[in-house]
Amino acid sequence: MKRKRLRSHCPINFGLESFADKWSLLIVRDIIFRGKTTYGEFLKSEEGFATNILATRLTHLEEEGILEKRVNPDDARKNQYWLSEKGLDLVPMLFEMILWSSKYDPKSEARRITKLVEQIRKDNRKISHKIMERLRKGLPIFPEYLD
Amino acid sequence: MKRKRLRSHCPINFGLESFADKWSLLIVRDIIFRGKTTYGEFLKSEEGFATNILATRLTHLEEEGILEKRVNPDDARKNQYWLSEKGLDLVPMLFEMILWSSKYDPKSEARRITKLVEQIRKDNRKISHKIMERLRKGLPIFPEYLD
DNA sequence: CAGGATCCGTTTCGATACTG
DNA sequence: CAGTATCGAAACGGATCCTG
Repeated sequence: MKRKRLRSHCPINFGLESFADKWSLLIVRDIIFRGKTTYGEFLKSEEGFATNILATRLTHLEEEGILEKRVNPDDARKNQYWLSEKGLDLVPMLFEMILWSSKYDPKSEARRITKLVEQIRKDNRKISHKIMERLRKGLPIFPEYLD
Repeated sequence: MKRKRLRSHCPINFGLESFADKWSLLIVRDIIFRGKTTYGEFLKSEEGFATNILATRLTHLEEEGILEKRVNPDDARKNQYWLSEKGLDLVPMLFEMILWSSKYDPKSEARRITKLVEQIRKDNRKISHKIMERLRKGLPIFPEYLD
């Protein structure tokens, strides 16, 4: 199959080639914050993925080693996408984004998760590792942080 | 004049609307790491801005309040673009990106600035604030970190 | 000459319809 | 359910033009 490069690819050298595309980042966000794992769940995202966009981005993220595709043991039709270690390691960066966003964007969803934002402000690494540990086990983010 | 919205605009709610576009991020990177301030300097970037792309992104970043345009006191023709406080506050996030990139991207430029990466790993907030303080004064990033 | 605006041919994206 | 195919719309690169 032909490998197509996303236009957002650029030599910024900060890893942006892998995830700076807005749709790719939305997928990672949906996994971390919404506990989504399957094509169908991503598709129901409030932002409205087009099917081809979702498909290309899932493939892209898998090729980049950020996602791992696994067969659902209960239903072989439903592939599951999990964050690899490389993908989990994006958490501290995403959290830093949330912090910035909570400070400067009045409309940001980050304004509504003040408990998590407070933890990030105090010690990003600490809370990141706690959350990464939960995601590794397939557990969702602490619900009490999303109030 | 008609305000055109960048395609990369998206409701990801993490502040991504403002800077996730690759060109916008390149400008911020050039200011922080290369000490660039003028249209002409950005244009000479290794990644090769087209003039129209650079112009739209500078306008965009100024409208977002991330850049401030000032007239060069020495040469009124050369506008200077500086990071606002909002823009400076992107530093911790960029540094988190660099950290990820140095870990996972063998070709990353981050692999060549090991001293800075080491500082970021130890304490992102601390080194970020030191660098932000220097940028505020118009000083470049510590040269010894870019060896 | 610096800083942009405009135009245009080409590439890539993405909404929708469709398929295994 | 999980994707492809199609095709118009949008962004891009590059040349050129404009303005102080």
